[in-house]
Amino acid sequence: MVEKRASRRSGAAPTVADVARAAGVSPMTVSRVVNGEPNVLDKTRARVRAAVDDLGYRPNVAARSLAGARQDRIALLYANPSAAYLSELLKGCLEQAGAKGLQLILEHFDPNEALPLLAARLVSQRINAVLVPPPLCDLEPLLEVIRQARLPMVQIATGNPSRLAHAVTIDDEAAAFALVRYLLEIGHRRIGFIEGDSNQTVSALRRKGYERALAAADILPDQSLVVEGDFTYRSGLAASENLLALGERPTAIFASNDDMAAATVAVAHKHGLSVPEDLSVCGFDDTAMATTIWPRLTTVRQPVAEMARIAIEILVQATEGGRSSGDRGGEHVQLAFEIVKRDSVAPR
Amino acid sequence: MVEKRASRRSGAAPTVADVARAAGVSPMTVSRVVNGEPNVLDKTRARVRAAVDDLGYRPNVAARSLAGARQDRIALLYANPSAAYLSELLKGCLEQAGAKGLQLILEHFDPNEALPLLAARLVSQRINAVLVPPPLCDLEPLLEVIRQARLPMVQIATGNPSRLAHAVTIDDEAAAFALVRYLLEIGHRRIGFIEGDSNQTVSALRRKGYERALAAADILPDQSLVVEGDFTYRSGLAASENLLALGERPTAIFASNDDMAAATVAVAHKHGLSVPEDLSVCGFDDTAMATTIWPRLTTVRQPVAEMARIAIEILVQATEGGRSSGDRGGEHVQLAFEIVKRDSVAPR
DNA sequence: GTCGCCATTGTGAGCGCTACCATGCGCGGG
DNA sequence: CCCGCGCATGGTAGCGCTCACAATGGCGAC
Repeated sequence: MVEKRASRRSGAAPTVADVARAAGVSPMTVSRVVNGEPNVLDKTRARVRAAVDDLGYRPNVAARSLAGARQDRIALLYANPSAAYLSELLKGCLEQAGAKGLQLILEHFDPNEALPLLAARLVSQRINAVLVPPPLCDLEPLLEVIRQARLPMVQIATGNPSRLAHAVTIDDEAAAFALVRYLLEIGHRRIGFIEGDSNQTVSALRRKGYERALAAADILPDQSLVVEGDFTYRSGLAASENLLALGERPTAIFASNDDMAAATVAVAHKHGLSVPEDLSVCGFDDTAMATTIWPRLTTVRQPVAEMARIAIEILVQATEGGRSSGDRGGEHVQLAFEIVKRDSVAPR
Repeated sequence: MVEKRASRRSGAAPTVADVARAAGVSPMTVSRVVNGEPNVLDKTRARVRAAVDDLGYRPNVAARSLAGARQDRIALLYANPSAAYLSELLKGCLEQAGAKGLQLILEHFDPNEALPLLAARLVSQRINAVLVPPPLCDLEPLLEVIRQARLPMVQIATGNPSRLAHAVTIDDEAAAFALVRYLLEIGHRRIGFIEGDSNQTVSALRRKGYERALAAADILPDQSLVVEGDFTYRSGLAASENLLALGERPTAIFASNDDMAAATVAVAHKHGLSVPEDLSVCGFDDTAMATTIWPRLTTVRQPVAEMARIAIEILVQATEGGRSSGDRGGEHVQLAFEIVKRDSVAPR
């Protein structure tokens, strides 16, 4: 009795076998075509493609990752649960992870925590690749520990790509340069700068961009226009107070991130200055803060979701190729930034 | 030649078979225990549990969903990508999803989009349960469409639990009541209120709590102290301008969310008032904004991550029990809120 | 002509898990 | 005393895909 009982397959969902039959080839060939492998005749490839389109075949992620044995569990290390970019980062990660059928694990790491503990957690959770956003991505010892656990990793938005890791960044210096050049173009000459946390490598880059833009416009650097901050709103408050207390006050202030820019707007208002009429303000990152407050901030958009997506892509490659071994790191992708012009900047 | 070539399995990752061997039972029994099915002796169950813990076994999501099991793909519907609570919501979801070995799909839904399209997307993605946070959770037609697709769902933080869905909330009215009572206790008598978006059901509840607290303190309601807002920072700007323009100005302002409270702080500063010395301000939700700005906001903490966790728990139960069928909805869990006292409120 | 080589395609097994039986066992009713 | 029932557990067969390897075929070199 070859009575084939209704198989467990739900209803529709064509499989490789269906496509193979339709195209008159073997399942393996279908697999090859779908995965874009070489060494398939163009004619065959076309036939399979046609069958795929015809049947509306979509590969089953679960089956694929089961068979491919690349059960990727990638960890997203974070220090500050309320970091502004986290939400978008997560969005990008989830999107890509969903598409690739891999699992995303959120892993909190307190910079004061002992490194070996982290390593142990990663191992016991069978993590096999790690995503390291700021500010963690600038902690060399952290990277080293992960490296020792032989896990490939990607630094996201670091200013100083390590040899131990891959990296996805924007060109922070060029972005700052472009933003300041824009301010110069619309007539500003005295431009204040609020620096970021000195522990994060991007801070120095953004400052360098600012300085280079001024130099390019033949404006002499004025140290009183550059004040320290640490990326927090509160530090932005103090910094902009200093800047606005200056005898000859700046007509524009460029803060190294959106939180500090928001603080600058608040301080300006407190001093009876309107933004942007009396003072132009701009930030960096284009986080939610930039569009939450009013006036909405002119800022540099960092494509965080896109960065996450690419980071995961890199990780997949790394685990695939080197089978958890010889991944040496070092791939570095630099994405395009964008100057987003909104309401907090006006021509001088 | 039974020469068994090195299997494709990577290195570690214990499987059901490993656990079964360790516990001296069959893989099937392990599966049963792991999935919490009945009809397993307590003694056996304990033995398996021990083996699981011992080996650090974690089910392989891919294999599970391949095997035709309840391939749990739960969708998180969101409207606004930069909503403040999204980040924490995601955190809670991911944590729980990771633990339960189910897949979280982020699904964007524009309230202007045609409902049938959404339904189609959910089906084609093989979603089998849905999480609906604000503001979507108050769109009855949306809930109806999901219901028709026979998908169980949970409304998160709605003010008006639907019969069609489960719900996880806090008691918004009681929270507002408690916060206002606190303001009254420390001497405030003229307390302004900025209402939330009238399309969201929590708005009315929060207002009711405010009014009830005043009534309980025998304070006559003053309509000029209640102004409309819509949960945006910008609306908070206008609303608090109104409030501070009043002849007899309030000594405290309670905004229905943190963004509007932040706007209120900004406006107060612009008017030369210090917070909290001249004006106390408080918000609602305890989003990142509350601790980003300075002074940090006194607010009502909504345990968003915890809510997400419980919501997923409910969904798992629903899909398990009713096997995508008779889940009638209606479970409603109400969590405790917390008044978080920070720096934006002072005694009168 | 024969060999060997590469490019192309096919074969069989198995990834880890669970659905669907089958089995064994104790027990109460006929 | 045996039947049948219900509970606890085991065995087997896939889920859809891709791996390693085998087979095929065309073509140039000797």
